Amino acid sequence: MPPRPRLEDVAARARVSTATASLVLRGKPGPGAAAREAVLDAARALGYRPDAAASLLARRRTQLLGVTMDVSNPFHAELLEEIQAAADDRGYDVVVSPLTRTRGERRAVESLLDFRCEGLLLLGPSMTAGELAELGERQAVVAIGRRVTSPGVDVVRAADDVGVGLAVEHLAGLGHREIAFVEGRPGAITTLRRQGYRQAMKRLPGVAAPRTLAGGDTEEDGVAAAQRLLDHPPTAVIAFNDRCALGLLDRFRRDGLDVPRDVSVVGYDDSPVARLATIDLTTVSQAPHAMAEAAVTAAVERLEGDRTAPADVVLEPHLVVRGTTAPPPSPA
Amino acid sequence: MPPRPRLEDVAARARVSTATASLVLRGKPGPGAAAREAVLDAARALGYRPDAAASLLARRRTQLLGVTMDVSNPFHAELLEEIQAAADDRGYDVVVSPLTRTRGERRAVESLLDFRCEGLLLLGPSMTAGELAELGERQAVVAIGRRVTSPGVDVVRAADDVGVGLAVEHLAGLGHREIAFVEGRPGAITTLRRQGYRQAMKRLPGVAAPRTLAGGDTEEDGVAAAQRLLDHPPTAVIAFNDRCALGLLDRFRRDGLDVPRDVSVVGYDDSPVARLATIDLTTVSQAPHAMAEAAVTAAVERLEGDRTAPADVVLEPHLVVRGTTAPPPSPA
DNA sequence: CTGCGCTTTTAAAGCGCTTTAAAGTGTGGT
DNA sequence: ACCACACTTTAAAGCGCTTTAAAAGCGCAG
Repeated sequence: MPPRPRLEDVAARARVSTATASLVLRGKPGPGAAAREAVLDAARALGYRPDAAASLLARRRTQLLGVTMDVSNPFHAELLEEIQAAADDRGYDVVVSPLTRTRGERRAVESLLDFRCEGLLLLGPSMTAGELAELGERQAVVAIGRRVTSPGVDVVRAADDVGVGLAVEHLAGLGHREIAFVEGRPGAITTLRRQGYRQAMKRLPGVAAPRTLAGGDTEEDGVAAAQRLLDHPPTAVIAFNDRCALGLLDRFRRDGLDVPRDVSVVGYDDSPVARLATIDLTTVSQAPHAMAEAAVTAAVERLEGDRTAPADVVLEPHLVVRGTTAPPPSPA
Repeated sequence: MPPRPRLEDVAARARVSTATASLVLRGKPGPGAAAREAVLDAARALGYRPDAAASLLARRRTQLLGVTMDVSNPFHAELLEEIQAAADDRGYDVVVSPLTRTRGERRAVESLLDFRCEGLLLLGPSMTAGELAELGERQAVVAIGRRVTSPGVDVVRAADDVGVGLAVEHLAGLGHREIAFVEGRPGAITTLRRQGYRQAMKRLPGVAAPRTLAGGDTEEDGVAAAQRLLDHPPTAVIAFNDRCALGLLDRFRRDGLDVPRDVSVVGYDDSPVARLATIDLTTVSQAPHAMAEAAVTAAVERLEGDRTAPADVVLEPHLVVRGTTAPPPSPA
């Protein structure tokens, strides 16, 4: 097969220098209309595609944003999609580095750095605050969904306490008094959500005392929590996340309880599964679009020198009311 | 911040040439023990990491495999993980290019080519056979999970007909006579699985006539199919995939049917969700590990010139028996 | 015409690494 | 002491692109 055409070939065919060709192909000002057309024609005729490695090497700025993500996490997938679009709008390219069992965050980040990514967007990073801070000293780093205080690290997160508060209010508004909360695995996020729950329960008149249960972030955890709730079920339960909520739903229904007639369930994340007609789960949306937008903006601001102080963007979640919540059963 | 160290800096510190340093760092034979140690020390001291773009550019072979995948597909996530590992073993690097709503297969492939990927592994490619063939003429291309006949394209797929056959045999072995099959969306895969179903039903003595229903690959499709089955339910149903099976399960249970006591359900894919204790779905595994292994092998063989004829690797799926299948209810 | 300030074009110097061919180093045989 | 030979090391030429500084072209006032 013929070797792939190089910029030089395009330039030769268009009878201009490679400098001109380069400028034209990247839409930079300079070359006149005649040259532009000639280069574009030549490139098309040859089926020219610039070599990314070479252009990366030559360019001072790479305009590359690296994203680490857990490929098996649907919320991450959603964020990635939005990030791609947001980066595109700002003229940046995205390279993704998946985390797997055999490929930790450390390694994923390294391979991003090897590609000269200027900014790193870490989706739900699990590295220590110290490691993050260290990274932040040399790169523009944005931690998404995780609170970190470090001068070099920007943070984009949702106001989880507010989110849970919305869920409580919604349920209280429907007339529920006994509203339980199933926690996630211990950590910053769980703490924040629990706070939101407690405060809302305290703030609202007429609701019973808070009731929190250990839970987790998988369906199994939800099932386990439901089990413990069964002998004295509340009229409504808020789960740490959608997966956990699914476990609750499943266990309750197997026990003959009707959701939402006997008990209401609220999830968290508005993951795609919650939207399925089958599930139709009332849940709290973290606004992935806004998150991605804010994260990309933060990275770009840093890189373009518009800001050196760390950003801490807190997004307001909103409640998505679907079919798993309803007024409580009429008082027995 | 200090600029990142270059190979030259490492070489200078170790008092050797960049050539030697390069050889040492890539573990190539040549440099003696003394030089090796000096270079390694220097690299460590400086925290040196090679620049991927530069090395890609200089190298003749890039040893890069590009993967296109749908990030929101859990089976793809699983394959990716295995592919990474397999490529690693063979000294290849993997770059992934996610497909999103706004970023079609065409574009994803282009960005892989821009990075000089030598081989492309396409997970469930949706492009036309013609486009695939064209790609295959210039690159090593492996289509995974899709049957294509083109001299330049290798194929790795599972024997789906056999897989469905296994499911039928399992159910028949348990004593089921009325075994329905819910299809996926029209396409090569659906056709193959349907064939497997029909043939197995014909082959096995004592089972009733085949009964196929239109379905799809989402939970909703499963729900819809279940609905249609309800007025005259078979004792067992095989679903096109796990998601569809989930829909079936959900709908059956809401109708008061007990799975597996009243009706058995089998899925396809052995996706992570099927393994959850809550779901515990009997399903057919496509052996992602073997698939990834075969795909990487195919690409590498092509690239290293060991083979020029197209490969068509067909993997035998196997049945994973879990909790959604049991003997049929005793005859009324 | 000449010269001046423009805009357009280009030659050439890298970007940081790999690789090849040639130079250097030491060993042992004679 | 000399040479052939094997093993190490290195200088230098790229890889394909971007970018800078300087050259070339051009219109127009003087």
